[in-house]
Amino acid sequence: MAHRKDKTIDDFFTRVYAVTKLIPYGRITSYGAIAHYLGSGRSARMVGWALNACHTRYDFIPAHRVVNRNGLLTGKHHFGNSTTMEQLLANEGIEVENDRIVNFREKYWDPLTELH
DNA sequence: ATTCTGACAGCAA
DNA sequence: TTTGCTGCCAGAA
Repeated sequence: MAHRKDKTIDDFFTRVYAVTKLIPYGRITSYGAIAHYLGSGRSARMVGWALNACHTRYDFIPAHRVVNRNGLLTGKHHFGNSTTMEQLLANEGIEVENDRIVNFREKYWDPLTELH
């Protein structure tokens, strides 16, 4: 927030964080789903970019609940230890096997359908 | 101003 | 089924 150069970017980042914080405990969603919900369906990579900077925020952002569309933990290297993301998910009862969410379909939470 | 690079996704082969 | 290429759009250099 402090010194963001471009306001539009700040808005986009803020929206990504807002949606991410709405992901229920024990559920996960995908980068694309968030981008789609924000009306920018082809900007999934921007969602990842936003989450990459989420650690600069003071509030808690459950970025570990966001994986790619196949349920793969593609962002695990952006958490302190490369096993941290899996740990955080395990704490919520989400099983991970070979970097992939087990029972991805059942745990999946789509902001488009879950929210209005 | 220009080029490179992503925590992605969709589609062609 | 898997791999590879392309579109995406900002930040960083």
